[in-house]
Amino acid sequence: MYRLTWDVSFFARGAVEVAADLIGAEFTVSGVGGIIAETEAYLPDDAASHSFAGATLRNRAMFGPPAHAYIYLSYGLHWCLNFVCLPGSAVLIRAIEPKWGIETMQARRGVREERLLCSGPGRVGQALAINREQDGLPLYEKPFLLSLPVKRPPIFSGLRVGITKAVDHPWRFGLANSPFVSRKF
DNA sequence: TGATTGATCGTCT
DNA sequence: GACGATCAATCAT
Repeated sequence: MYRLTWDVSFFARGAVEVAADLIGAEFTVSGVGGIIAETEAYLPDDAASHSFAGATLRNRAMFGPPAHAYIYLSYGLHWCLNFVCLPGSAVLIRAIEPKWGIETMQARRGVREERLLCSGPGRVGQALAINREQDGLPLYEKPFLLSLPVKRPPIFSGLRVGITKAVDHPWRFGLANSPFVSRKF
């Protein structure tokens, strides 16, 4: 059902397509993780994207090679994980269905309920111990492990969450009827 | 069930 | 000096 080996060309595409194709993929950091249940796409000419105003020290990974991580600190306290696609575009990982290392995630999060472990970008960062040390690292090497689904699962799409600009694009994607998404579609 | 607010700090103006 | 691609607690309805 999953293919462990994939090509960098998977990410060398528009972030909207990649975001949709990542739903249902298996993703772990040092063996801790699960099934990607929710994503959002951010593009170069997208006012809501960190890349919109051009490359800076913080967002430089977004302009680097595809299939690498772009990680930033949100609101001074939440680490958020993106997968870089074409230059200036990336996919934000918003929710994961916990599957491996659940006890580790429970300890890191200080929460037992599985539905609350990875349902939201800040929660994903905390559960998977994401921080700036992984910023710019390739997704095809340790500590990351990504396996793509052979067949695309049923997907919902909707408007992106938590932004104030370019709010009208339906570039949020989620596993249909999954209880692990950050909010309903 | 929904709205509001405090926490917290790196980044860019 | 202002502002977030957020979360959790609290208060209101």
